[in-house]
Amino acid sequence: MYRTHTCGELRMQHINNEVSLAGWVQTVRKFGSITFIDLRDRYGITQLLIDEALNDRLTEQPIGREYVLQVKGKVIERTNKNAKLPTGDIEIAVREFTVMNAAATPPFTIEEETDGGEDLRMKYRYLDLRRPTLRRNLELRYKVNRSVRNYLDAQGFWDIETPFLIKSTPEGARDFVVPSRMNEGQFYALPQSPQTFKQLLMVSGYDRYYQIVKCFRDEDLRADRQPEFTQIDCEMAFVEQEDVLNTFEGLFKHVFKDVKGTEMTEAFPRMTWDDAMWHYGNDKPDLRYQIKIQNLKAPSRPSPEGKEVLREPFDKLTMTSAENLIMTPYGERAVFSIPAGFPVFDNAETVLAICVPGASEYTRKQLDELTEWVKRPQIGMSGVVNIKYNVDGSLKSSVDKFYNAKQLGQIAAYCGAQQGDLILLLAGAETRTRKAMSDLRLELGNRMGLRDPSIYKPLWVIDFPLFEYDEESGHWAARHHPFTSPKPEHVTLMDDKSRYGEIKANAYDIVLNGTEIGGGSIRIFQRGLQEKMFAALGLSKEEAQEKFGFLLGAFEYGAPPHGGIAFGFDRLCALLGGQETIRDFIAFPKNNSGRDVMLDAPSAIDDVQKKELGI
RNA sequence: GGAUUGGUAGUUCAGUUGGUUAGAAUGCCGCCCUGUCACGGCGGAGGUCGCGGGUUCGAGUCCCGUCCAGUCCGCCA
Repeated sequence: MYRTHTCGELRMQHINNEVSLAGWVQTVRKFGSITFIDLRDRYGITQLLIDEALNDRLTEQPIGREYVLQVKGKVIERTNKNAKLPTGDIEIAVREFTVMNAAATPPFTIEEETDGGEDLRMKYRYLDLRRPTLRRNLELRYKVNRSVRNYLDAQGFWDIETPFLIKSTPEGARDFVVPSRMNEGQFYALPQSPQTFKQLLMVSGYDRYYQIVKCFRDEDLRADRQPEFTQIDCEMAFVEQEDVLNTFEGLFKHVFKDVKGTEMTEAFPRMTWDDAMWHYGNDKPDLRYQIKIQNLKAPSRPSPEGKEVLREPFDKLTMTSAENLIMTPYGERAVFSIPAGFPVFDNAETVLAICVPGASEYTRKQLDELTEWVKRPQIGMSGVVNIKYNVDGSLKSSVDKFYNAKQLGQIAAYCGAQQGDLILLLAGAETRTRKAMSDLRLELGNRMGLRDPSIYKPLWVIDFPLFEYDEESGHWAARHHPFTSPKPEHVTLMDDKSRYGEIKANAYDIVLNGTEIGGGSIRIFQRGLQEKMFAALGLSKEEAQEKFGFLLGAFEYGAPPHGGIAFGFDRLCALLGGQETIRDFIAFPKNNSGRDVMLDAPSAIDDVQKKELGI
């Protein structure tokens, strides 16, 4: 037996016990005739005391960092205790030790905050994983996994595996492909998600399915995106949207309680996609802070019902009745008409503002920094207008030349500004300006320290558009995926291509702190509607049959109404761990270029292999 | 595909306007030390300044190209 206890286990109650421990040497501290060694394993650190009697043996058998050591000895009370260690009250008076394996000097320190850079830590991932930070992350991941399974099992879900070697389809992300040796010139694809399989399982009557499963997408990476990642994939039959939302809100609360120990008693807020875009400029609002986008000007457009509402001229508007109804791309909204006079705003399609509490003290330098920030190519605005609503009640803006005090006051009042606030305005084309304002809102949140990782604000975003127009190809694409059902009242709009943009879907996302961590929909389950959907996406009848014939066929044999959701497991773990990068929650991740630098993969294959595969 | 930051000792970094032999901390090696836990003290070794080219009397420093890494945009149904 190598060990009787782990290195995190021994306490005062074990005093005088004869024990064996095994682990890795964290540090060696020599003091002439006595030596202290910190022995580490997954569970903790225990101090070993090598006294005079044994100390000479260290000369013939040196011990260095990361040596694997087994010791036998007695647990004794320390004369100098260490309150920082859970085992700090005791130490082991070593009677004999065995070096089970020597170790080369590690290229970086195995400590909480290592000195190793990203690249180096990836290359020596097995050493990086010894660090307490990563150990805690993987423990968290395991606990989330277990908690999810416990909840879903209790709810009657079955874990059913689906294949990894499947058929490539052009929809969505690029596929990873695998050449088939036995079918020369043909390729499998790795699944981007088990979507069609879980729907087929519903047809088969397995009305509650889940899987914590690897998915593969051959797209560029980010801090929160890996080419192979893990989803919690779920599907239910005989359900409406409400059933799905309730079931998985329950899952969320269960996991939070298990993992974070916090009880989430309140129902998660729900926000339509229209409202999210209108007030936050994106479909995953971070609700940890209250700043909302103010729409001072936005394009008008007919509503799905076809009614057009006109904008009132600014002159008719009073501050108490800033209720000026127009139709926007996001639906019917009250909109302020910004006063005329500043050409940039007059000529802009959209003018948006955010009101930053307590930021009127921003210096010229800080404002210049913000201007530089929005001018970066990633944001692409030509500048940002500011209005300071000073603590003394005065107003000072970068557009004083164009607006009088009354007009500035009206803008400030519309934005709900308080004394001491800073109002930031962006103007330009609708889509770009809204995205830029969304980014600016997040940037300000970061700068003002409003995005506290210890606070969790979940949100359902519902009523997504069914389609999305792709400027590049000139085609309408499925916003979620081609199996998502339109709202029943919008089905008739599918006959008129000019109305595609107005169709809303039974689709929903769950958002946590500004990160999308899951999304799903109620699916189409009738062949006719599914064919219509494929046609809308530009697939001919033949193409639809060739690519998705199996699903269309299945819908003819009694497909029940069904829907589901999938969560990004890695992202969920990162968020619960208070981090933004998922890499540290995956044991063996890829780097930014999709490489495994430890394995040095991908790599070339030899000619024999290529010949066999017919490539 | 694009933007941007970085690449100097094993590691993390500094290196001024282009100017003598490229520094610090930490790690490593040796010696000393009986209560450390970021141990301490003394000494030592350790560098193709990512790579290639150019400008210059002279390049870690300036210019061009290239590779690698990080972050972001595009992309990610």
